[in-house]
Amino acid sequence: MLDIQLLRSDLPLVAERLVTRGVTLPVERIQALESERKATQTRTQDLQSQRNSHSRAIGEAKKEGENAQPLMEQANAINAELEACAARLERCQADLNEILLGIPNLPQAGVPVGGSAEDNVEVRRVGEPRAFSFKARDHVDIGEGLGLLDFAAAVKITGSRFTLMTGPLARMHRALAQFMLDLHTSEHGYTEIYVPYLANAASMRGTGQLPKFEEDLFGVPRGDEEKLYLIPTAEVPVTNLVRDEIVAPERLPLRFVCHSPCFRSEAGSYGKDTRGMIRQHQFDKVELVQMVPPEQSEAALEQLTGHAEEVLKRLELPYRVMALCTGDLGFSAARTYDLEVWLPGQEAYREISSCSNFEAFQARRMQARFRNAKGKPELLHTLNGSGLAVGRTLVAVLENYQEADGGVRVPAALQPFMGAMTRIPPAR
RNA sequence: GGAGAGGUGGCAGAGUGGUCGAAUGUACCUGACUCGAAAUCAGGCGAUAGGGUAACCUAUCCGUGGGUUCGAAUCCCACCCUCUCCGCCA
Repeated sequence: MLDIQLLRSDLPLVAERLVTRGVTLPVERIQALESERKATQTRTQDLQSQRNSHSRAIGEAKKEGENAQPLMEQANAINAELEACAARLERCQADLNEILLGIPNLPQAGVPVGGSAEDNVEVRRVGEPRAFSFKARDHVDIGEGLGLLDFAAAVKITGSRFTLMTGPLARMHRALAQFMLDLHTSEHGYTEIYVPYLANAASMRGTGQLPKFEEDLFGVPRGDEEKLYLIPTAEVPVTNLVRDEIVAPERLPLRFVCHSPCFRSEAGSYGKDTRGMIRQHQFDKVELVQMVPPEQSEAALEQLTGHAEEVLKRLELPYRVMALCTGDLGFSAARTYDLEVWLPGQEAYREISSCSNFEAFQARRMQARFRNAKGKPELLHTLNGSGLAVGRTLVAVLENYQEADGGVRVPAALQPFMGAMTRIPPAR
């Protein structure tokens, strides 16, 4: 959510900055609502003030034993107008609020301007794609060839877009998550956190999944009780930790790392990435979340992106860093870097992490604050990034470490987490 | 699932339908005392929104939402949450 004050004070500027995101603000409607709001609010408060002073006078008159009847009649007249006025104000503010909730974050200065993913800018490229002496297969062929990856079984148990792994492959999946958690907690200063995998609507609103993106979520009805949602990312429970809180300044910056499953309905992605485990309804992710004072958030994004990159470096996977352009930014983000890992099976770089600075956009709708140097509550800045998506990392390892005979080498960094295993041998 | 207790400022904790944004304590800030600190004393100290160049003024907020009333932290209704005990349970 943007700062309503900014909309009031400089609406044309806001509209101009949103054009780069391909968003057109209903400027005239906002201005009309805003001037009505102003007039109605002033009038309402004036009437409330009159009512209050009449009520006080009635109290005193009664205490003195005087006749309060005329005063009470006046109060009734005030209340009649007040009721109508207050209702108009409420409608007006609800309309404004609805518009406000639908407005995405403003891109930071320096974010490349562009309309789609085509216009994203490569910031750096790390590692050389390996030259294969044989035709590189994709992870589906490799995993099924090993007899350890079984999409058919997942379809039988649940349906499409789910995965089933067994044996060393399941272990490698677990090892990847352990490796990432250990790296971020012991070397990057994050606190490991375990959270609920179901969240309520208030939390989903806090991080911006609701009200606009309900169709992307899995809902869990509970009879008469409020519906819950399966988390689409650990960002939701972790960031909502500070919802409606005023954090003591000495606790900042807050840095959390959380391994969790993620559930996405992938509405609107029919036909995309239907093969393999690139786009699933359920996948594991190790998420990095930071809450920092505003002046630190830009540096924190660079740092957090580096933390995610470190995973790829240690696994010796070639990747590149993309700065998302204005048209490709997520709804809540002010700046985003995507990490794209090289997948020999697709001969393409594919997204494996997305690191964003949300500035105060999430914090404002969550009322997540800290006490600043003056002792006043001030909105935090929130950031998060995948460090990394576990399933996609497994895909990258399989494809980059495959061997001619169908076996897969285990990256050196991962071996301590796999009982010193150096290789998953081909099926016999 | 059954029974009971309770939700008030950063925390603890009073509160009679009107003078209650709310006693008191504590934390915090400022000042005095001190070489300095502690202790003590004095003063200050909620949030949000609106109006105003500003000093300042106004409104709203006592779990949430309704209701009664000229007026609600206080009365009524519904809901949510927390805690205690019992039952069940990995």
